[in-house]
Amino acid sequence: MPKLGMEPIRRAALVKATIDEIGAAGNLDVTVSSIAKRAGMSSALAHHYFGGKEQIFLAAMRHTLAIYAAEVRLALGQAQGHRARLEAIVRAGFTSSNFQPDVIAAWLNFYVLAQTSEDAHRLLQLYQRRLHSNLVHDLRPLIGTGADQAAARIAALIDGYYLRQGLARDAAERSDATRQVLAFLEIELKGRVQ
Amino acid sequence: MPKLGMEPIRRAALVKATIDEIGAAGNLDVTVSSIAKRAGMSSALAHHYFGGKEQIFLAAMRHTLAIYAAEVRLALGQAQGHRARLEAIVRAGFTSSNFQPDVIAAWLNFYVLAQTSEDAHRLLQLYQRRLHSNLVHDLRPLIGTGADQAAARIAALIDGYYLRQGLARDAAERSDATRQVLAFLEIELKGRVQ
DNA sequence: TTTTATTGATTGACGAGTCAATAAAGAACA
DNA sequence: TGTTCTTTATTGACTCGTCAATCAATAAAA
Repeated sequence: MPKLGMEPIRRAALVKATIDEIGAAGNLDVTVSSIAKRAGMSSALAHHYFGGKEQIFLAAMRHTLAIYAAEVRLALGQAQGHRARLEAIVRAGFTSSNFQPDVIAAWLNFYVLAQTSEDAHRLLQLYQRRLHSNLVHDLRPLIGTGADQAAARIAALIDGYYLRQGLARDAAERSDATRQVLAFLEIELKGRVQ
Repeated sequence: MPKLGMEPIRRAALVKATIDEIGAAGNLDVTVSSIAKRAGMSSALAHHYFGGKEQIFLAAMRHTLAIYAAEVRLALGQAQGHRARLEAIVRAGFTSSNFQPDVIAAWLNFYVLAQTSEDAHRLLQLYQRRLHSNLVHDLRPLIGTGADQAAARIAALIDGYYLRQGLARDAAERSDATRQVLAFLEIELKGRVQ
């Protein structure tokens, strides 16, 4: 019973199923069939709408990135002042939604894919540039020269902590990433060399 | 012409070939056959010596980690004083040998594997703990309380920068990671909050 | 009747792991 | 010394399974 206008619905379902499937597997060794089954359709339909496996992956990655970007935007919208905005950026990166196993899996595999896929790399660069420019925007008024370098350090620290937290198993391994990055921000702001 | 005592030679060749193959592919989608061919033997022999694919991977990861550990040890051995030792640790993480594409590929895929493989996770923890304790050892005498936290930040920063540098394509994207991390170290040492 | 939705069946390829067979090196032994 | 046995090295061939992608066919809407 072909209802028209199914395409966006099917695509969304496939994207969702892809993220879930990658999360369950931990890697990109997931079949189009398993994704399609999880999304409640045949694999032929998945191919019909996306063309191939890699395109399905990329759509899933774009979706993950978009959610993160929206979270950052929201947090920034509610923050008052440079300092609060910086904190908002940091906090947005470490919300519990970002530590869902499937989101972590998406990011890690995203990094792997970025080595060889031009599209994935471009997407990653987009994320990195956005983060960097967000940080610089509110660091510059506070510390002027060196804001660029400080932003680079903070961005790398966010990524580094995310990686560690994401791969931590038990509570003992885990630390309060937000607090640590904020402490670092504190140091960058107050403990300027010079 | 079965010369005896081939096992260690074959194993080493397979480990080397595995790293090369993963480097060439960028991911773990490499076949035992391709690895064996690169190492100059049949796939059956690879199975004979390692049992299965995952064990070959783990051996390759262990090898990569061992090389890194040796580099750190060497650098530490030549450094005089706490400050110099800290710098040595940082520098060791960013030597050009660590930025060979195949080494980067090994690390990224290692992270992916650490999500699901108990062995890989254990190995990763080993690396993280060693780095942390190395840092604390020389931070404590310099800054006392808070050395633990500072070490955690520096370790995360190293990982974060490595990730960024490893995934950078052109020189424009790349920055001097060593200098940045050392600048941060400087801030941690001199710009103590309290 | 043209467009959109949908799938079962098929194709063509590849891959992990097994196994039986071959061969050489050393050990035991007569 | 020559003979037989055991261990180690090595591979071609094979099994069994999987999977991406295609296609022809069905069906409902416009």
